[in-house]
Amino acid sequence: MPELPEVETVRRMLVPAVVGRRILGIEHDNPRKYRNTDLAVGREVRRLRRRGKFLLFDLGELEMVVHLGMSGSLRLDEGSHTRARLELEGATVFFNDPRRFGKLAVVRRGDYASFPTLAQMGPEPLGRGFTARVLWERLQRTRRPLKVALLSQEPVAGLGNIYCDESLWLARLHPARPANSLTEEETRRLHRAIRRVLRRALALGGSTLGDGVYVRPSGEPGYFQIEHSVYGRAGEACPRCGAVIERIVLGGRSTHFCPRCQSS
DNA sequence: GCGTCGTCCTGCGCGC
DNA sequence: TGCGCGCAGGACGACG
Repeated sequence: MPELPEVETVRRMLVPAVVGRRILGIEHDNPRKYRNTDLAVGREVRRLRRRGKFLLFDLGELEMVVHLGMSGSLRLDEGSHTRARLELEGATVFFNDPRRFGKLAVVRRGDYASFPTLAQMGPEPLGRGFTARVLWERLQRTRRPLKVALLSQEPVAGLGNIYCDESLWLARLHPARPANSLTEEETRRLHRAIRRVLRRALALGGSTLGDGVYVRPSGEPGYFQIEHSVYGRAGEACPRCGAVIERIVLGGRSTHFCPRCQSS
């Protein structure tokens, strides 16, 4: 599913195709999921930014917010589940989304009332604003399980199920620990782990799972899944200590961890 | 205000 | 072989 590394990979590959070009039209099949798209027509894409897992097309006074959901991708070739089609000067971008969890809306710039997660979002994990101290302060605000807190996007932006599990494994932290119970030393480990996992995933173009749902705009898969240590590996040996990786459910999400080296 | 749970939606894998 | 069921997932709204 698209998390920060996948969305950033998509953004980088789309920039040459969309920035500086005028939107000629947007066709789609669902006004409830793809809102106010008519407002974008005739406007030039000035920049293409990313915030967490959201893509933000800067249209001047307006902004087009795109979330890829769990199966969405923006592609330069037509996939088998095209839900929306962006016609630009000299380029067409296809919003491919088999499971229809993706969203697209044109809003007034910075007005994220219809995207509360975006409005409350924590700092960018690879940016300067993300320090161990900031992470610790944000984790102190809740006693929810670490995994659930991280998925909320409030402590830090961009983590989804895969990179949460991988980061917690690298930091040797149990995913069910209350978020506000972390010591500053443990938070420093988590901070380092999140940055390391995301940097590595970004370098490999993200993760393409067996379902093949996520691919880059070029159609090429990502390769970070080869390096997953715990995600999707329940029943296999922990690559660090050899104990059997377990799967539990937290916040309704499958969660993979090593019961030996993530025991606290 | 905080936390939990149901909903959206579809493809896939499994069991019969 | 083919059918039907259950599961997976991020964000968000409803509810306690």
